[in-house]
Amino acid sequence: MNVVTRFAPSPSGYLHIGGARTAIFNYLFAKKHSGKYLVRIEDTDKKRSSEKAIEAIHKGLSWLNINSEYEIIYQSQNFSSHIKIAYELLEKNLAYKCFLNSNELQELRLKSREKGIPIKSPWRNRKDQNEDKNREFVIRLKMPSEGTTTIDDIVQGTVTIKNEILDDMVILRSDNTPTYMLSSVVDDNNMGITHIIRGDDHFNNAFRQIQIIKYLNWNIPYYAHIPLIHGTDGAKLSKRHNATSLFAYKDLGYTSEAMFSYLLQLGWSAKNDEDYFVDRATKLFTLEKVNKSPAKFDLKKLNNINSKNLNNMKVSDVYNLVANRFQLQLNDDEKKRFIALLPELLKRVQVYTDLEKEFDWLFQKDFFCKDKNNQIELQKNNLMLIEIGTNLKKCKWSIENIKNCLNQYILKNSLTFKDIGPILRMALTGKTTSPDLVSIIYELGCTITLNRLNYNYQYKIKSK
RNA sequence: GGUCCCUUCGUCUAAUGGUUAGGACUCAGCCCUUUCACGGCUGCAAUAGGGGUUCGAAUCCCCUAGGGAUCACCA
Repeated sequence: MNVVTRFAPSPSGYLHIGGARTAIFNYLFAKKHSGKYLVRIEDTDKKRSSEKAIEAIHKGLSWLNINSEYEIIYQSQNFSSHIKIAYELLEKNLAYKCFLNSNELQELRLKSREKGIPIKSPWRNRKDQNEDKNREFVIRLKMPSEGTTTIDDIVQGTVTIKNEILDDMVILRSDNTPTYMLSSVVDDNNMGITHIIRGDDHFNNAFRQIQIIKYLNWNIPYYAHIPLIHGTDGAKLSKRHNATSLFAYKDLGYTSEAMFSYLLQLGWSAKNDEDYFVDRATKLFTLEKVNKSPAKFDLKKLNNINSKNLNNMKVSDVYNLVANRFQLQLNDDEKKRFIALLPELLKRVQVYTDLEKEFDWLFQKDFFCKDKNNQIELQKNNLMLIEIGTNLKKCKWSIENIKNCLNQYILKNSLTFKDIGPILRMALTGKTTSPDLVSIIYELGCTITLNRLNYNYQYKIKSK
């Protein structure tokens, strides 16, 4: 079987992480079966669609590296074929015109809800459909009212409902535009979609949409309704939860690989041994291993995956990421220094944007410690720093020599590294924590190191 | 409220009738150590509850409880 899947977002906001995950599942399933993965923008509701949102979807998919290699389909461009189908159903008496106005409808809706039954328009069985030429109408599908409908969902299993709960849904609006319920089915058929992989919030829709397919004698696709992502409160992820836009995470400093891996394992796992990045996931992916129950979004786990990913990436790639994000304008020397220390710095952050805290001491030419208390401490130890500086000046610049130089100073003065470490660190980085001092001294270079160690001199210049 | 779905450590999950119910994240402790991290080791912690079926149930069935989704001329 030639598998064809589609990711069909509506461009009414930004790319949601739930949507992103749906896209990932569609992508992986198609790839696994050497099939086609298509993207269709569901812009049937013009009022709620925007160019900006469409752009955001494309950018999001690009970022995750799960773009479709085929042409993007815009649902609104297929309106005429959807409308044609609506009228075809009307002609076959499988749909009907409903002239209910909004007040009547509202009343009907309340009544139906009270009784716990679906909306039944009185127009369903009226014969005078064409008499009110000037009144607005919608076209409703004539749902079967008896029997049952069964869907063998790949993820959710076999589910059967009674047809009597199906409502006569609107397929064509009064302004002659098709609704999602119609468009989606028609497009899926035209596109030859074999597997519909979408959020579980569509499961109820499947029972309604499948009626159109049956009426038209089209092929019934396989369905896979994947569980939703929940917030920590256990409810479907929505605007009231913190960051739900994919790009919010990009901005926070998460890598696309980490997002991909995390989103994927929220509901899917093959062997439960390690994180899945795209190559491995493509080989192992099966819909049968998708869990039925919703998963809560857990930032701590994401942090962990991101951190691992950051440390496994090529250093130059991380550098590019950071340089890009912070618009770093570094000369060759500074770039070399940054790249050399990057692996160590990365062990200390979970998102690469946190590296920003290292920029000041790493690159500032005239860096000196600004913290008042620490300044006093540095001034007190000025002589020690200068002496260490003098010793360093004499040594041939290598990791080994710098290490020996410091050790000799310690030995000579009957000290331990703990006696000089904190002071040195403060003078060189302005911080109480940092990577290994020897490598910092080595990477800063002799000139910069001596400048920073000569604290009083620096301080005087800055205080002027 | 109707309909449908779900329920294994706090979180993500493994275990398709037989395991001391496993792993990962988080957390705690220890080791390593010039600080902070990394890393290594150890620990805390779960089958929602109740009935069946069975020699044997997290796993199959029923009930209860809890949670979720959906009920638009949105998608």
